[in-house]
Amino acid sequence: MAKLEGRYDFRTAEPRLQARWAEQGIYEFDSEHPGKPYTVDTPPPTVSGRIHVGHVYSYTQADIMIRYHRMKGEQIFYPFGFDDNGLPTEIFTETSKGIRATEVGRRRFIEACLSLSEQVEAQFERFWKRLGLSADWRLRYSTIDPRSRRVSQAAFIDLHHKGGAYRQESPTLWCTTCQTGVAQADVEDKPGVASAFTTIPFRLEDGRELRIATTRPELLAACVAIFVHPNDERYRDVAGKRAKTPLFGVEVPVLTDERADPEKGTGAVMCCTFGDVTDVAWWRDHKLPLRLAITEDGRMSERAGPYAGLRVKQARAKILEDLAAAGLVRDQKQIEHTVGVHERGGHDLEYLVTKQWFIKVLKQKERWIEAGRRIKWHPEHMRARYESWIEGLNWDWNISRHRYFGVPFPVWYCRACDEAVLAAPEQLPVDPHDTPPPVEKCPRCGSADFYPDPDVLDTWATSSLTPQLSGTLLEPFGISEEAFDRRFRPMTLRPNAHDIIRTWDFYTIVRSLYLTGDIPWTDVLISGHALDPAGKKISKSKLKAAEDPTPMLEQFSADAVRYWTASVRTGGDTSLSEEVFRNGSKLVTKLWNASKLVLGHIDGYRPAEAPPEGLNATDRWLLARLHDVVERATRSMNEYEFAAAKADAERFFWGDFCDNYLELVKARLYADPGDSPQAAAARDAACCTLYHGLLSVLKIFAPFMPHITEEIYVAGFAERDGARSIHVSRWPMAPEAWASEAAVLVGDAIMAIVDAVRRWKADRQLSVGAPVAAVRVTCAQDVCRALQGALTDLRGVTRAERVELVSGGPAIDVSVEQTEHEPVTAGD
RNA sequence: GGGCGGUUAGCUCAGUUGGCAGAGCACGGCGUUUACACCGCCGGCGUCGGGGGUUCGAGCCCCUCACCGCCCA
Repeated sequence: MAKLEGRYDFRTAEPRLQARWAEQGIYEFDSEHPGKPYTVDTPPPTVSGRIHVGHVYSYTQADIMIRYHRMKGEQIFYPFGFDDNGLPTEIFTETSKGIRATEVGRRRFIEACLSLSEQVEAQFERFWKRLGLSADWRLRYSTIDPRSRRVSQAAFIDLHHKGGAYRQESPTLWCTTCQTGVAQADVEDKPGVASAFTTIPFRLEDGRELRIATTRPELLAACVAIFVHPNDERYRDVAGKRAKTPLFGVEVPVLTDERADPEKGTGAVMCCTFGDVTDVAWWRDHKLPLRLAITEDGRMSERAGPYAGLRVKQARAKILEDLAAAGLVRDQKQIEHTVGVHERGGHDLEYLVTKQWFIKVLKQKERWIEAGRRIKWHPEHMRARYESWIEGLNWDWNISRHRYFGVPFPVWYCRACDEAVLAAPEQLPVDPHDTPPPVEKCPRCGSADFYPDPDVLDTWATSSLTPQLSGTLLEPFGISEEAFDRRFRPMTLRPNAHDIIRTWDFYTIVRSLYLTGDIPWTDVLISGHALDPAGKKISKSKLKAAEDPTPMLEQFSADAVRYWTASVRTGGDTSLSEEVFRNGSKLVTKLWNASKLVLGHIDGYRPAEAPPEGLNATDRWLLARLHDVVERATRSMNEYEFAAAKADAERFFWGDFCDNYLELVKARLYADPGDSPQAAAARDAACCTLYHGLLSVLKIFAPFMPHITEEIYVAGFAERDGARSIHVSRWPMAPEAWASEAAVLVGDAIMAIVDAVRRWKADRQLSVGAPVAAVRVTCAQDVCRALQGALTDLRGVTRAERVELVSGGPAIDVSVEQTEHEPVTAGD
């Protein structure tokens, strides 16, 4: 067994160990593995940018849990994907290559997206390995690869057959900048938007004025009605009458509806097609006409008359001018309100009527919520996010994106009757632009004139299928999709950060229920956000290190950075802290140094079936504490409370094991076993305790700090423990025989003695190594008896010539007698 | 407006089922040739956000208020 020499240099050790893991296939899925399956639905990071500390935080937390389960002997399936399809990648490609999709053309643009994704993915993979993620890199997918396109299109067709998808011309959230429809989940609140809240008069038939207040006067051209609350006394007599819009002079009805808020503005509100969700609801419920005043590119339509062609904001300014000039502004207030914008880039959204594919989600809200309740959320309270999102849904899921780089809809339409023809299974994956439909003639009208669906699927429509994409990855290893479904569904773990509960988690659950009728996984691990040192969002931070985490790894080591990720309770946000990185580095060093000492002494120790006879009070105390720590850490890890497990292990290791046990046991270790059989037996007992103590603690730390623990394990334990890597060794067991409250009580007495002597020396400004003549201990009789066996340890740690034990009361009392002779100084 | 999380030592955070307030960092003092100065030992440091209640006993349970963050409307 090799001993540890010199210092630990993570800069050379970490890459070396990572290469070793790869060579030995330590993390590879083993189809023969007899353990219970633990399957991971790994988040495929979007390649639309860089890796930042938020990724490090979230992915490491998941990796910690996966490593734990691997050590529990479970069969780990840990693939890795990249989400490269869709709008995010398009925007990334446009900005980083300086091209516009609309200018270079569909085909060239797709090629540019693909090549850029490939580069970024290679870079990402290197980073994840550098961080020490224990994924099986043979199991890699991208959401745009042919397999994913096939899975995504097949799932769409399946959904269509089951009636879960429909195509309809209806009001849709529309991003006028990206020029595509979006889903409710793609909308983000933008607070504090300054607006003018203007009161303008409509003219009633009898000549009276009916005033309404609006922030969007440009929508006057789209006005189809005015609403007042049915109980609003002020407007009792105008309900049912008709009013003319100012400037446009169009007659609209005055209607009543509970949703008109008497408190807001004048209490009368104009309904336009469309200014907001309420307009859409009113339009539907009251069967109002459609007057669209805004076009797909965010300009005013012909209907807006003199304002046609102007951008929405220009039109707003112009119309306000014209109203003022015509004396039609009755009141105006500057207000700040919250506006829904497109999450990507914060662009303005409008409501347009276009033909889109939708996935039905509104009618089955209870079903989604009930499924969420069958899943274990870690932490539990994150389920509330999921449920409140579902409760607030107003739209079915729009999955049509009027863009280029994505999975095409496997659909053609009949030009004559608009019938949709879906691709045949053997055609998949298919691009309907390149391939004709599977039928010669339209099944409805017999026409032979088809055109392909021009849109691509929402990115989420594919990434919500990651459990299915995962299911195809083992085909090269002899496990078919069907076999995967049989053996590994539902999957075990979905890890992700809390910001995508409403998208990724929700959508995946919906798709899984449609496809399989069951939940996609049994456990969800939600991580918080990494914030900059000031507690701000990384995206809003100016800190460079926050954007690029590589320098952190170079400065502090991957283990130290991983240590940081386990410093906050599960699900909590945390700020970037050099202090915590430093603590991680220190722990790495401490593990190395303590192991150097221990391995230097336990070379000849062979782990035995039965515990050795000669354990003394100190050993039994350490083992009893170890038992408790292993048990607590195991319980915490089972509950996904990894930070608690790490903190317990750390306290035990640094305090009990290093500061106290190692100091107590040195006298026995350095004693010559040849002196006496007793000395030899006492030394063996110490070695046995050290072996189990250090090995167990290393194993608990292994998921957190995989490099340093592996380095020590391989050098000192692999052979005796019987595994080639600590990461495939067995999680520590704590034999019940080690548990002992009595041993802990005796240990407390030992600590009280050690503390008393240390304090005595500190008070006299003496070194801890200063010799003393005698330490006299009075304590309860049974403790006294137990301490007899630990006299060597006590003499060693206190440097006392003799330690006297006296039976007395239950309270422990320690007195120290100074040496009679002055310490011999050099030169005397 | 509704919901969730947080508010504990100067800072970052732990505090299991209610039982004399914890850790690390920072601070003060001391210590060093045999694991470790990325160290060891000793020490000071807190009306546990405010108020009320339940209890022999509340950081923990209940009510209420305040502030911070997030989610949703």
